[in-house]
Amino acid sequence: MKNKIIRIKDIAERAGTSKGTVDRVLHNRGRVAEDVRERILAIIKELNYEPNRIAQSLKSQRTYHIAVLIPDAAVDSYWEAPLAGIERAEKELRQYGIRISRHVFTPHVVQSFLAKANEATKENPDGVLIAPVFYKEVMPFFENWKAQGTPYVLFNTQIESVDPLCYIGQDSYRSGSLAAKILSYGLPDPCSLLVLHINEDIPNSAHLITKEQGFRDYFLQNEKVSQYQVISRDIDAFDINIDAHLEEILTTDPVVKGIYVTNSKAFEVAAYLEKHGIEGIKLVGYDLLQPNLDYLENGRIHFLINQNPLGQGYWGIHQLANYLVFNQEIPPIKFLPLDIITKENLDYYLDPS
Amino acid sequence: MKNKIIRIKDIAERAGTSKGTVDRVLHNRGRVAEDVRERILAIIKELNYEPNRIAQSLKSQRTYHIAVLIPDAAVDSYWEAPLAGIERAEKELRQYGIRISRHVFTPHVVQSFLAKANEATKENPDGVLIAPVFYKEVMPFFENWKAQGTPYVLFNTQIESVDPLCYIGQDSYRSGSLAAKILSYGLPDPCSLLVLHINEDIPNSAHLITKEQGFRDYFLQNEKVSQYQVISRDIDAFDINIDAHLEEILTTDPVVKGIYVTNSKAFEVAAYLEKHGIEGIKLVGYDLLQPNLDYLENGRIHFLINQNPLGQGYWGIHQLANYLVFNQEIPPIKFLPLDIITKENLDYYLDPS
DNA sequence: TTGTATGCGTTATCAT
DNA sequence: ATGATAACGCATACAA
Repeated sequence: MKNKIIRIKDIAERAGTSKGTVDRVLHNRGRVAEDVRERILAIIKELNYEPNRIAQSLKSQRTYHIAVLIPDAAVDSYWEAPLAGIERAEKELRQYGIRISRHVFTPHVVQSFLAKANEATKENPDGVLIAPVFYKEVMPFFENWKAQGTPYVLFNTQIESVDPLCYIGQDSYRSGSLAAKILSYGLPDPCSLLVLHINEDIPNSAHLITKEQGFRDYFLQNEKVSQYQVISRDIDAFDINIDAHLEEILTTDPVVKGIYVTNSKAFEVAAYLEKHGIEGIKLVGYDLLQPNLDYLENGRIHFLINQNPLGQGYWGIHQLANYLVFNQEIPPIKFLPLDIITKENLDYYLDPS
Repeated sequence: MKNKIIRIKDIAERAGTSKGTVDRVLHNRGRVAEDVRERILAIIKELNYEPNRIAQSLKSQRTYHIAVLIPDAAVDSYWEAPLAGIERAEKELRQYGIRISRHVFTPHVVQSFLAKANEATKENPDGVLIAPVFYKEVMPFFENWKAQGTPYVLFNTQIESVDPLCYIGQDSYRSGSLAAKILSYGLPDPCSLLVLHINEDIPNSAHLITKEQGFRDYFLQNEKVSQYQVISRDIDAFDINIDAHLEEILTTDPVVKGIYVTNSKAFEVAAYLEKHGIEGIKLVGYDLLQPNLDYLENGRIHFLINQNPLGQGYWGIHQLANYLVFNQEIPPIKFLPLDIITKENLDYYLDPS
């Protein structure tokens, strides 16, 4: 077992010098004779030295403060999962000095977001993890943080042309293509497919458009499946009478056999179909919310695409920690898997560990 | 930020005693006055002390030796992925004192397995990770390790009634049900479905039978889909003339519209279908091997179920480390997700990180 | 320019 | 029965 771990001391001995000198070389702090420096560097490379992260983090007593900006899970339960992921990461990273403060704002209420974002900024955190659901309003904060050198990680919603440390979430375009694949696979005969945006916040829904694009392009790129006609509709999620809209859409185009709901509101459609006893429509949506799961169980919803919201929170914190604590390079985008969920494999995704 | 981390020193101060005494209480090594002991225990509980794992593992210089028994990836490339997972875990855990020795045997050659298993046993490892592809032959080794108190973790192949520290892999039964769901979803009209065991090792293929059971039961439990007739066939993977067998099967029962290959050999079927220009058959199989991926890309294979073989190796080592290094409780079964893979979401599963 | 001493939290040994 | 102290590997202040 020659697998001995190389320590700074080993390098020092080999170089005929002391730990201090080696350390200065390792951290480029100068005050080292050039020939000694080169000798030490050669040995480091030869022995394939890797610093002992355990000892490093034991030594550095510094704590890092991460501010999290996230919508209230009590209002929209979707956000429970990212919060759980954040909590899990927090537990794992506490001993590495990671401290987290949560700033929970009310979804769809700009004032609430602004207040919380200001609050977070005032804390002068070492890093920010944010679900940037308010596209316009968040921009000045990005600039502010950038000017201060505070790294920020986006999750859930991708915003182009800002310059985050990292985006964590799904590839919306691919996501749409995947939905197209699933629906068309289950519908061998010519028919219409409906893309349904049940929207909460029209101006901040660029990613829904991207999904639709991916959906439509799937059929352009697969000439064999051009037997489908794709139509799309917007419904305001706060509209009292969703049913009426659905009825209008489904009766005016009676050959709709597949529906793709671009966010987590597939259960609304499922409820409508069930209430009216409409059979023979394939339904694909997003996210493992309880109402969606109920309809997945009874077969009204055929597939759900999982955005791994827990993973988004978990990896968001971890990426910040990797950057702050371990000085690692962070890739600017971390796309999480597009998991295809059915009744049969659901269990494995409910409590990922 | 009252989130201070509690140290042994803090407890000692609070109890008006020294670190040594607290340590003796924490580790139940006696030589502590009973009243002091209780006072300290109360404080530990009150302050919610949690040991600093970083300091612990820095201190403990002990190394743990894990022996891995795995088939040769040069013979069957399926095993590349578990090996990659093992390697990744090894890198992460080296600093915690985990050392791994690999014992690679030739698949389907019992002698090779026996030799390597003996070799591994002789090393007196602190733990064993094994892919128990030889059902009968491995049994005496389990008994041996059990008698010695050496924990062993099984992956890939589940064996009932042995007593491993943990099994890591898929739930074969569920896996079969999932395949049934996917095939029937894509085949709305009545037809026959073929379960194909392209087998390398008939006596050691209990899990393939379990898959078939899950597949068949799916249709029993979903009365709506009783329009399908399920047939099953075995083919010897070493048979020179697989094509002839397939031709015979597919011509004698011409209404087969879906094929479920219960292991990673779906590409064999895809090749046959392509060569003979047979269209209109849905094909589902396992594992992201390159030949499978090629046919997934060109549409001959419709879906692959991923057993996350990399994760199996990765988690296998991690579970052993959790047990050996961190004294954690290990759940006896860790089922990995049954990932549904298409061309559209393939990328995310190729290099999981 | 270089080497030495100290401390991070935990653990184990050794005096007291 | 208890407390002081050294060591793990690394970082750094300070002495030489």
